[in-house]
Amino acid sequence: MRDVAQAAGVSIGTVDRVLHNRGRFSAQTAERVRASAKRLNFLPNQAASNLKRATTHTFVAVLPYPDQDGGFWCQVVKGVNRALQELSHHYVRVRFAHYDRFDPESFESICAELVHRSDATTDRGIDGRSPAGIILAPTLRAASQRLVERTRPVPVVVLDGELPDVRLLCSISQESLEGGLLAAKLLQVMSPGGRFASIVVGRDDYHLLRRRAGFEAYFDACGCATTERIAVDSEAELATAIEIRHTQKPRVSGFFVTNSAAHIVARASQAYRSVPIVGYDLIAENSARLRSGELSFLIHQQPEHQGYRAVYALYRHVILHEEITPQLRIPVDLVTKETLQFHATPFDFRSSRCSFGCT
Amino acid sequence: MRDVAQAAGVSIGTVDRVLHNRGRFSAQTAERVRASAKRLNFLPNQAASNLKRATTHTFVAVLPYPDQDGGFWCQVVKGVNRALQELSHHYVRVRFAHYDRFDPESFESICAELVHRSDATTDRGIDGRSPAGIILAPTLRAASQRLVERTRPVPVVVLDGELPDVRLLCSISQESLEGGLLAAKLLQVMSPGGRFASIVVGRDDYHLLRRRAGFEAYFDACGCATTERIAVDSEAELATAIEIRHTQKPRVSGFFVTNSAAHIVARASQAYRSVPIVGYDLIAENSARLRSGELSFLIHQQPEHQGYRAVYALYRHVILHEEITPQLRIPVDLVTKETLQFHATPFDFRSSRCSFGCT
DNA sequence: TCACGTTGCGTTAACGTACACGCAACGTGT
DNA sequence: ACACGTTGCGTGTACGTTAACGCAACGTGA
Repeated sequence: MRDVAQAAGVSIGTVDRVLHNRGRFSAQTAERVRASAKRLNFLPNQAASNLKRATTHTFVAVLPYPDQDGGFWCQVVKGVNRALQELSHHYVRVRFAHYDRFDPESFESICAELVHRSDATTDRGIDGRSPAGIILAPTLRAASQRLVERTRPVPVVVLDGELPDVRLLCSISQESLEGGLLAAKLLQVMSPGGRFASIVVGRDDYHLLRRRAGFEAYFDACGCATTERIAVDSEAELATAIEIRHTQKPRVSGFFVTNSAAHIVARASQAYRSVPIVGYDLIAENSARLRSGELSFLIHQQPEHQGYRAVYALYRHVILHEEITPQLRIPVDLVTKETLQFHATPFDFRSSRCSFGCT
Repeated sequence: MRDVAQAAGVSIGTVDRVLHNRGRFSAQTAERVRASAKRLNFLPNQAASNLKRATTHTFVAVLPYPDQDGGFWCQVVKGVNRALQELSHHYVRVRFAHYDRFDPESFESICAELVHRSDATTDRGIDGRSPAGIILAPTLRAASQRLVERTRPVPVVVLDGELPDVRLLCSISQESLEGGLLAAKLLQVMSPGGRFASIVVGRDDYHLLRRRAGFEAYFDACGCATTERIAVDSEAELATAIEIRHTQKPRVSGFFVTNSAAHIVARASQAYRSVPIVGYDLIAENSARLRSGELSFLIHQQPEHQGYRAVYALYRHVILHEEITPQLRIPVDLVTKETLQFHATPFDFRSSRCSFGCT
């Protein structure tokens, strides 16, 4: 900074004000300072910055209750906490704000608070003020979009889902099309030329609909099997829908479950002919059905890794001012009965419900 | 540190000397200092440490030539460089030391230099001295073990392979058994009750033998198919071995290629009956054969990610003094013709051969 | 006994940035 | 013309460590 100041013919205090946009400088000097900073290839020393600043930034993680979706969100929380532990020296904190996935109201009340705080002050990331960043699971698509727009310019990382049409710092998820395509191929290989049903729970989950799209795209391209759709509003309605498919004609020879409800499909199928089922997420119930052979393949979304990376994306943007790649693709991790042993046992949320500082 | 000094009744200079073991203090004071440090739960401020120290640590990456194994190592290098870019503020450098995978001599000469440097001085990680850490691809198992033992206590991260019987900072790889099990299941599903051949190139690559072990374990457990082994010393001998399998009886109904040579197996099979092939690594030749349908599934080891994580493991140990999990399991990323589009095109080493500062 | 090395400790100047403070120069309203 | 706010900039201190330096006190050999 001293060199930059000298080159621009000003003091280091001025350089600091210009580079941090803290006012009290003229347009010309700003120009000169920025020019010499660029020319000298100036990179602020993060160690010194951190040392001097030493204010803790608080991020907010807006997620469904950890025990929803069979404990899926617990795994996300676990990854978030692992990242926090690693970053314990780096002045980062996360406040968890959990909502009920099936109660839009609960989501809205979190939003209201966040938006209110963002309005109240420009002092971001300090406790009690506007958060320095948001980690968001966009299960409620429209409301999530509104949240992002209204808390601007707070950086948002979206997790396990997509939120097109809105400006995000980063979105972390598997390619939904990829999962659908892979599931289709696996079912086709297991029951060549069969009739396959894809199951979507809920009406407007972009992620799940895209998985179905990938699934159907596979068969559209190869023309080697027929598909049908099962759409229900909640997992409660699923059992009936499945039983109908087992008894009606033409019979279904395999299921693709686009969310973590595969275990329900397996249970509903128990009484009937055994058919291959491909589903999502390594939650406890699914693992059990996989082990027993009732499920053929599970696509693991690595939720822990997603939570971990989400914290790091915010950290690197907010504290290190690094450039963030706006898309982080999580690879498809395919799990079978045999390879289950190599995956950490999914966190059992019932045995230690929310022991990790959920608020 | 000031608090610790006060509590122990000494100056902060003494605290520093005790905690860094830099001599010039008595046993009693050391005891007192350590006691109060622990009691006050003292954690050194990394920002301040880094700021003051500001010496660049150099790691050495001992890898095969980037263009070997179809450019596989190029992808590792790419990940290493991505990590370095992210860590550009953090006083980290990597020197690449490439060897010829099929010439033990070339590996030994690198070892000799590293061992010599480790002997010469205790001044680790400064240029021209002993490296602060080693990233190692253990393709030559015995020699790699010797290297680790003789450079002790330099921390070593092993990449894309395993090195049991030796103390490492961290080993980063896929579970080799997992890949074998998954490949077996896929082949079994595609050609139920068939006869499958597993292919191992080279004689003592632990990783490849374990993959075969997983493969055979699957069929041992289910008893639903027979297997046979193909073992050759080099990829050059592979074509002949494959052709024999296609012409002899009993015929083989699928191949599991435990390394990146699947494309060679595909080419050698072209003239004969088409059978499913499951292989490893998303190198250019394999991608092409996958796209054309000659390969059924590829297990992607995410080499770029492995390189990336290796650098971070060393960084976090050496510079941040963090605890490192000794095993980093890379999830199995299964790729098909249809999902190839979602994987970054593998780096084509021929178009920009070693433009990344290999030495 | 004196010169000189060693041991045990305190003191202090950086490291590079952030930010409060101070001080002119220049409006602006009365 | 005077008080007072604003703009534009320089100065200086502090953040928590590191490591060089200094200085006694205590050996040790000639």
